[in-house]
Amino acid sequence: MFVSGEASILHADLDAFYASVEQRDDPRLRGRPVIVGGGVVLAASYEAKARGVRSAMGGRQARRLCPEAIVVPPRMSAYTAASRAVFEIFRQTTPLVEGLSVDEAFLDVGGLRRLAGPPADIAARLRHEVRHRVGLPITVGVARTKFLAKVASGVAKPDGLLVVPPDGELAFLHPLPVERLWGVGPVTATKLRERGIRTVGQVARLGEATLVSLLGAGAGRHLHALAHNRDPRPVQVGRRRASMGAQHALGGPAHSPAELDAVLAGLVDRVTRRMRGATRTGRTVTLRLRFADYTRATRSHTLPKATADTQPLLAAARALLRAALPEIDRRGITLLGVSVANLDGGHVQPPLPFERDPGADLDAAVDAVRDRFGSAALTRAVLLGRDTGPEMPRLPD
DNA sequence: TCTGGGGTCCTAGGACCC
DNA sequence: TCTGGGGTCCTAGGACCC
Repeated sequence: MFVSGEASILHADLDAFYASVEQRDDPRLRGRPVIVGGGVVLAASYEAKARGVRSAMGGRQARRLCPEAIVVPPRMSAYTAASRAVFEIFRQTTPLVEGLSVDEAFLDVGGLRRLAGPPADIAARLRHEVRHRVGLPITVGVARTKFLAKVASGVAKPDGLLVVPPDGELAFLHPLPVERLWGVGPVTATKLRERGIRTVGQVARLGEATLVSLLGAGAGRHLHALAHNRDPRPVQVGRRRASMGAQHALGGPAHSPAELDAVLAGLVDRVTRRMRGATRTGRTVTLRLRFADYTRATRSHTLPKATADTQPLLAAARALLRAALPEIDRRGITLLGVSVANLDGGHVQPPLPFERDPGADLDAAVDAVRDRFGSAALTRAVLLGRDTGPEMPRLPD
């Protein structure tokens, strides 16, 4: 796989996404602390974050920290529309876009220098486009690897742009706290802190064997590689989700088996509707339980044949629920969830919208593609040419 | 810190096959 | 008959992310 020697991977990340959409659509919210979500904080504007409000925080605690915050209910359809508009701008920037969630993506702009200028200029233009066409602030990190681009955007937030030059990577990375590393959460951070390890530089000096004994083989090797800035993963186009699920929090006193069954049927119906809408089928049904003490458990079953029909998936989910009823009875239940995994067709390479006439000369092929499909299709052809050889049209260097 | 809803990836044991 | 090494699939749990 092609690995560029220059910083040409962008990590673009919308700032306080849901809250920014609300501030965009209601001028009275601008410049003021905004919390999206009621019982729990789904998103907080930077004015609210400055007061210590964080997403996933309980609503009561958030209001205590920031009594003057304006609390608004989520408007999912508005966020979906905003996300689509932003991803459209991503794809107009480069065909090599890998979405991570509704509000962030990696963009590979290597090879676009002749068409669009250096990566830093492309990133600045991208931020300007998102701000003026969609009305949202976005932060972009630019680096040679995905991992470093993501770290850079995290450091540059909010509404920032940060380029990590190839000769300044370790100087940038090593002073950062370990929590900045992708994959270091509360558990891993605590284990490291107990050993007096606070910075990425300290992790880098530790040695792989020590990290593996501390965190296990997978996490240890992963962290060792990242601390030494090794991340060969390419930006991948056309990744599709591997599972789909729905869940529902249950409050209050005990729930009868009939009540749980009704919730389960609703969840399975929601998931299978979405699966059919996306024309995906799946084989593995997982029942997700959270007990009264907030510990979690899962139960799963794999069907012989993939399906998106409600009936067989609901039957499997019901059997799992029935088997779990005694434990639910003993421990109480606070959440019920269903997900379907083992989805068919994990990765699709979007087809190129053209074929090159083998008789045509290269310049003519390039012009034809640009005329018919625009520069995005052309740059995709150029970028793919790195892997597929000379039969693809390339721009002359 | 009294906790929503949607995901990803990794690990590990057991079944089963060659 | 007691035995090896390698591989895949299934299940359950855990950490992490937005």
